[in-house]
Amino acid sequence: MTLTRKPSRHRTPGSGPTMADLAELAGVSAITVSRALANSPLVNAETAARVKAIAEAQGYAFNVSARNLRLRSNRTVAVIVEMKPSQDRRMSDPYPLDLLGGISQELASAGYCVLLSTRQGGDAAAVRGADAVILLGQGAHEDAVETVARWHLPMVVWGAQVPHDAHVTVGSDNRRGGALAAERFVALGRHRIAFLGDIAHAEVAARLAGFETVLAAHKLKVSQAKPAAFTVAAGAKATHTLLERQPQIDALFAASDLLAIGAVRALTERGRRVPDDVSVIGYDDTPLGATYVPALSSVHQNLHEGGVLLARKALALIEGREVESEILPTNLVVRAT
Amino acid sequence: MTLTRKPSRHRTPGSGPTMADLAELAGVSAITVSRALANSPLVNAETAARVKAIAEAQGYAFNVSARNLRLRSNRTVAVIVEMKPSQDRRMSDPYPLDLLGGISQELASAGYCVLLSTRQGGDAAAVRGADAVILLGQGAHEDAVETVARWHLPMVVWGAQVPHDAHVTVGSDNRRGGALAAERFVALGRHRIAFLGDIAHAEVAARLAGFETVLAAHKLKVSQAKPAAFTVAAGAKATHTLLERQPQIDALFAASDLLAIGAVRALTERGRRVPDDVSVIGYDDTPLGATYVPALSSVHQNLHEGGVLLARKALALIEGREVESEILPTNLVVRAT
DNA sequence: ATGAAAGCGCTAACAT
DNA sequence: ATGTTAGCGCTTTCAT
Repeated sequence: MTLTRKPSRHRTPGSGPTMADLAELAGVSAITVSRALANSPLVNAETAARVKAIAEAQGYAFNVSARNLRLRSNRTVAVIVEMKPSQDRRMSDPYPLDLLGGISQELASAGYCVLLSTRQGGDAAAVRGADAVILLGQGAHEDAVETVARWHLPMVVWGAQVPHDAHVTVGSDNRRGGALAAERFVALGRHRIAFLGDIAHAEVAARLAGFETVLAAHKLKVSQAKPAAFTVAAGAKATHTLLERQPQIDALFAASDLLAIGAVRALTERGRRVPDDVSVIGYDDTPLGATYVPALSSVHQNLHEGGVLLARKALALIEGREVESEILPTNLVVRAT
Repeated sequence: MTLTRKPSRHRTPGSGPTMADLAELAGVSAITVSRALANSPLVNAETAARVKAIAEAQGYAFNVSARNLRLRSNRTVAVIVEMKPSQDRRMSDPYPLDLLGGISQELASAGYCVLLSTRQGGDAAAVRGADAVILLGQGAHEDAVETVARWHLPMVVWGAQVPHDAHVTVGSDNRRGGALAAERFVALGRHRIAFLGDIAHAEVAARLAGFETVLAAHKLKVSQAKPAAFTVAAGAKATHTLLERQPQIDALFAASDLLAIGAVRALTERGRRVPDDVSVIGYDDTPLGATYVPALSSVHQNLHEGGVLLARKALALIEGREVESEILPTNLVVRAT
């Protein structure tokens, strides 16, 4: 069944009535209409009501561009996500949507809009015209950060804090997340320990750093495996490679739940039982990991809250306030693995 | 570690140089600058190069609002997602981000921006000022559609086609998806068959319709269970309730992978083996389902492509072209269940 | 409580 | 190939 639709009369911006039109209908001036619709106390309640009724009846649509031009502000924040379409990964997976939810909620309640853009199509004029940029993911070697920083817009980045960075960062406590995983392995008495992740990503590097620091305090070393991507398949492949070198590992910490699931699969294929022979901890605490069998232990980060925070900091920057980078707490959710 | 950041000089819209400024510096008129930056063939190549160099040197930022006001077009499409933060579901889960990826890619390459909004904060002025609206999910009983339709903007909806609808819809072939699941159960010789899903959602209703039609042709009836939400927990609970009434079912089709996973869990808890005793098919073909153990059989829909299509239709509506609703093919991915 | 004037930065239309 | 004029729709002065 396929319905054909005639191009019907929709409102093209500029086609509908303007404040001047409403003013004429109401027998007032345009500025009074402006004030009435903005709920200004300067205008008579009765007049305001009449104007609003007329606006409603005429299907009046406010022209945002005109206001923005006049006010020299776009009340828009650009959010840039890394979103390469790929088979079983969409960015670092659950990330963007939860973060976006928080961002969107917070900005909307402040009367701002969210302009969504990918890193590829990022330098569109509209994005450059935003009042601020929120960058989700700093990219390998912070390349994304560098690009966006050149736009000289207020910028807030979701990710790890980099020592000599010059921008505001919000992220979860990746070092602590790594440390929590390490503490768990130590408590379990594991001592042939591996890490699965690509440390070109600052967040992953921080997770490893926290992980290694705790283990080093217990005189434990870490074998590393570097997956080619953030996917189940890449995780499995890297784990197989690792197991050829180090068949006897008894604990593995992965930089994401997807990687962890790949690792569990590889371990199982090699006849190693999880968690009996090898303990596995993932990262992100995704529904995917939580419902996996065996249910994946994972480091949890509150992404919705992170989004809210990103938005607040972006707004603060816009208003010229001082803003600090901030680290959100992480906690370990222990499940079956 | 927390770094403090001074409010440094960012570009406030309106703070930087305008075309008039560049014009003066280049010794030409503003319109020439406008043409040069727009790569108009009307302007001398050398002049254009000079203007561009000056623009670059001055850190010129284009004022989108001014152009939009002048051109009476915002080159913006609003995307409205249903995004209630919730524990283990973010909308119908993998949906939005894959769709958004396709939408964003297609609109960006046409020079349009994506204005992201949730249903809650949806009636912000900026959204009403968009050139078109893409609505992801029609909502229970099409309530979301009704609300947005009142804005009289060109609108494209992701979801199921509703008989007497008056809008353009893009969606996957839910009837066919249901039929595929039914055919599989018939081929397996199953005959105590159940459906798990809330048919208040048009898409779910279509899945059930296709499912029942095929089964009816084989003189098979369907037991229905209605989960309270699109979550694993709700799926498990509804399945338990169902099993109390109908302990002997040997096949179950769920309206989403999350629900299917909940069903598998409930079945297992009651000592019924999947797929030996009960065959289960989910919907969406999420990574979650694919990596679940047992790997979930599921109906696949190509969401990225769906996003691209949504965007194309929105653009077509903006240009006043005739647009048809369209249904994307679905296919059944048979895995372990 | 209401209005008049002015201008935000850009580009289409019409010169030259 | 370049310039002049005008105006998009709104809101901030500064009157009244």
